[in-house]
Amino acid sequence: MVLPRAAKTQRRTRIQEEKEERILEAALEVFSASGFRGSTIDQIAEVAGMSKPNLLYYFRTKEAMHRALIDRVLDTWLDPLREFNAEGNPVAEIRSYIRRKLEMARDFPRESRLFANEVLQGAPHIEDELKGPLKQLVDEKAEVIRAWAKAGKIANCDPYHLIFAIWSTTQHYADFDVQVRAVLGQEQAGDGRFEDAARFLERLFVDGLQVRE
Amino acid sequence: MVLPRAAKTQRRTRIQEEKEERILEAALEVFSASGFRGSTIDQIAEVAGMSKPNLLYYFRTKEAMHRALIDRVLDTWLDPLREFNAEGNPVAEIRSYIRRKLEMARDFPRESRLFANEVLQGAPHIEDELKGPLKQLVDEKAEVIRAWAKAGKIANCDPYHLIFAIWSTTQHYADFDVQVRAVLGQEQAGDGRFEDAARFLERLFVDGLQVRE
DNA sequence: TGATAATTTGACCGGTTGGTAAACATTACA
DNA sequence: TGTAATGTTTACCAACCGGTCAAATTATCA
Repeated sequence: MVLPRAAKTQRRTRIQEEKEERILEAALEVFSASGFRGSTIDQIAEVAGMSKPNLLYYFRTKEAMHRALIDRVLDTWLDPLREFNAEGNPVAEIRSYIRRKLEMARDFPRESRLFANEVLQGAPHIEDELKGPLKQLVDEKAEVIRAWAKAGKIANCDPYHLIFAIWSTTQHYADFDVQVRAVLGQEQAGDGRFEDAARFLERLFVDGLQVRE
Repeated sequence: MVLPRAAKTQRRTRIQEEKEERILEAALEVFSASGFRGSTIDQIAEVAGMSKPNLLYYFRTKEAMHRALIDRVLDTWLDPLREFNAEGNPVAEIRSYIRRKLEMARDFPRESRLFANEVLQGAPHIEDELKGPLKQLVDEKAEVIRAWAKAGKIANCDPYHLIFAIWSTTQHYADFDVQVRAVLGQEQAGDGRFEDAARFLERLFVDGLQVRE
């Protein structure tokens, strides 16, 4: 009997585990580079080193693959913001949030581009995640920042736009990597631009959020 | 006799002018929303209100349409940076650059997304523009900023990363509009988020670039 | 007005794409 | 070891997509 995807919800064999892993890795590679519509199942199958029907045995549709990938990646992606700690020193917290986000842009650019592609095209597949878990988390952290500002620990500023500013400046180095490289010139070897960016951004935000009269 | 695209290089009729205008407007709408690969000629034709073969009468290929669109939009898109004035007051120049970029994000989000889509997917069609005219313009303005820093008029900072930071924070409001709306909650009517962003960003950059010991 | 050039359209083509059907191969397990 | 469930492949399909072609329509202007 053929009972393919139903079984997965009950028990996952070793093969299922391995193959789904390989597929999602390949899907990340392809979707992040070309967006959902721009990617083809054949491309993903080739990267994963398996045939298209075999791929479709594990994920019934292209959409199912995409959704599984999003679900798996979103949590990790929001980890840095979750670590944001209300009890810590505000300046230190913001500084280390920037550093973590930059590290993720350097080490996981595909994950960043996956979401960038999605959001840029109107977030047709992750609208619920944005309005639900994401908004909730941001609301929570914005309240922390607002409290800091009220207590006079940092400059009085709009916490939402502060978060947007940190997101955009850091993710820029993943999402717009080609542009960054083109402008800086490719003679720069390695990841030097990330260290320069860290220096610049930490200073910008720390000095920019200092309390002053 | 059929002498379609050759004639255009010599003399453009009123009809040609109008139709090409309509096509490029539709192409901007579609390409900016779905990226190059994700867009179809049929979609553009429908938005433009004309048949696909008619569209292909004016632009031989999808690529030709995309290129014509990029060429037309890129210049305008870089105008704010060009206005950056070496003789002006540094703080005022940076402030007004931010304001102009935010106004463009608000008034021309499609243009912003057109480039974002392109760069995000590796800039396959605009690599030359990035490494040529764009890099040249940025190099020039970076020199201006560096001179300001050397003269002690603003804090000593990496001018390239300053420009990246202004780009990313402002364009964020066009490229990631869906996310911004989702996080802020849609109860906000109109363009209030742009004014809030302007207030926040002007303060962040002005205070963050202040000379201090 | 009439002829000539410019424009528009419907029908069509070959290649691609998401997805299916069924035969075949392999694994797990009694 | 045998057999039933799981996994894989080949061949295929219908819809879509970029683009062509020739015929029909409309604009231009002597």
